Amino acid sequence: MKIDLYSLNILATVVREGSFGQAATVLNTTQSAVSYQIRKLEERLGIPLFDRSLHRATLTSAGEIVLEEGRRLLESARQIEVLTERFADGWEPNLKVIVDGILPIEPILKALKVMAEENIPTRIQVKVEFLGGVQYRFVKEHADIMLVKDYQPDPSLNEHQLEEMESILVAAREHPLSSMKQASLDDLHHYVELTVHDSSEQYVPGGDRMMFGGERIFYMSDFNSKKQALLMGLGFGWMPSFLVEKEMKEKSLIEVAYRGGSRHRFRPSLIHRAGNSLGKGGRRFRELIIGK
Amino acid sequence: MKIDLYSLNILATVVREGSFGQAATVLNTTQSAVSYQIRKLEERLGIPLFDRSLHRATLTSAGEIVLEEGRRLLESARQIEVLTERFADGWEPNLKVIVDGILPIEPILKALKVMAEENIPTRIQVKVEFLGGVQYRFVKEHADIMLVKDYQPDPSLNEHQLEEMESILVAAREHPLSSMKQASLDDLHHYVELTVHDSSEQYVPGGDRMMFGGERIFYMSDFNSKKQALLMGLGFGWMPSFLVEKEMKEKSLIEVAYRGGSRHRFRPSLIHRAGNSLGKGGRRFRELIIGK
DNA sequence: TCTTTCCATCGAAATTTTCGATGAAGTTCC
DNA sequence: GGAACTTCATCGAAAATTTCGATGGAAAGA
Repeated sequence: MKIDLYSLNILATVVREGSFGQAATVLNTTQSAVSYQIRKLEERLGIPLFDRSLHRATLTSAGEIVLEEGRRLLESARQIEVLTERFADGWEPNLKVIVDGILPIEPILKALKVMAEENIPTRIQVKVEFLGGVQYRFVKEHADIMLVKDYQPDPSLNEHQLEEMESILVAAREHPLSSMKQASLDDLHHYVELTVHDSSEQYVPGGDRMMFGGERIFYMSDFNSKKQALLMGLGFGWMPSFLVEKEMKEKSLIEVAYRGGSRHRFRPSLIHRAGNSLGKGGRRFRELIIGK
Repeated sequence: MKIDLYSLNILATVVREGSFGQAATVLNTTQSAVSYQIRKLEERLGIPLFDRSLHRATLTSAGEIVLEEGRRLLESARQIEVLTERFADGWEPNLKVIVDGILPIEPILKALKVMAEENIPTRIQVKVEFLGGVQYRFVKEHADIMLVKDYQPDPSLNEHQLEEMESILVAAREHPLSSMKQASLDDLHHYVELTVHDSSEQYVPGGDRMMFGGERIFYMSDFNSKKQALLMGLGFGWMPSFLVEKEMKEKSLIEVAYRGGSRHRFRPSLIHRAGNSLGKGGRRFRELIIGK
């Protein structure tokens, strides 16, 4: 490595200040040290950077190029320093968040936007999962935070409940269940149930307590596809209320009059490991999500 | 400056080789020197880069970011080194060429293309000038090469003649001069003469030996504008033959039957300072222009 | 001409880095 | 379970690099 940032910085200072001596003053060193560093850089590169035949040393054209490129290099190096300063200051380099796809994504995007505006150095990774897949991934990938509807309580996890949400059991207007006054579990079993599938690799017994245990189940990849399938009359299923408000008002989706209850209120939670595991980035994200 | 390329390179080698010891072998040094450099880098940055609690040191997440950014930095530094190696090898950083606008630009563009393909590190600057302005700029801006129709001979300049060209005295078909069987100098003086103007700041007496000294002269900025003006019938003037071939064949421009001669053959030259003033870039350019 | 500024250079001093050895902790293999 | 091996930290001594402070020559300015 012929180039080093130290002498490049001296080169830049010499040119900025106009003379070796003035650069030495600015750099709190002596003129001979500056001279030594410049000479050494020239020797390593094998080309003169300054023309000494004049009274004041002036850059050669090669020197100009080296200076120009060197300044770029110094600027990049300073940016790395800024980054590491913030890491040293408690901003973690990475923050991994797993989100249950049943939750509205908008507040999360808003939080990310705020954090981007605040110039936060943390790289935030958000992954959307479903049902048991959320916690499964949280554990498997050592994520920092999960936003989840249901989870296996664990004393090593810190929980903060978010605002209450509601799921509604719906079907398309044309679907037979929509016209029933009263639907029994048996009635439900006659039709296809739509649900989303998670990506936990293991089988979790009783993983989704909202499912009815019928024989014909279609698994969709997310709630938007599930809504499309519901609208097509493919079957019935639970949907978060905020996703079907419009369709219910238009009566393209109808609440199923299930005896066991067609509404289900729940409070999603923001979970992270207890103790001081979150860095500044994680804490800021938490703060933005739980609303202070 | 907390960061230095030397320790960054060691960091990258440690990660690539998998251990401090192996990195030391590759870098031809000892394990303790590697350990020392990594520790010092960590101290300066104020954050640990490796997690030593495991058997083998593994990168922390901050370490990963520093490594990633550090690699980029090292890559840039190496590029500067490559550049300076080529400067040291005789490729000059800059090459300034002044070209007379009367010459066809195509061979020059071809030469530039070849040199770009050859990955030549020299930054080439081409400026187009006219008449006396070419040499004026060559001197004033310390250009390396000029391609010129006429110039003031000078023993310190090296000349190489290029292929002969021809200028033709033309006017538009509708122009009165076009229908004359024989035109005298007096006849010419009745009409507007079109010429291009150079940007030499001084008045050069008798600068353009091709002008007829009439009273009404229009100065255009280049030969394309001049051709436009000729086609519009604004006046008469000299044009390099390669620029008016098509128009003369179509008879939209007609050769003026001037008694003193309506054709003028000349050999443009490639000029540079005598001796060893040209670097490899300049010599390659010369070679490409004069055709070996 | 005298003074000042600019830069190179030199030996001595200071600082940084490497070396080589040692030791602790973890891993592998038998 | 224990011997052999690998990995990394650490230490004092040695080596290498860098800085210091002084000196001198060359050019510019007064």
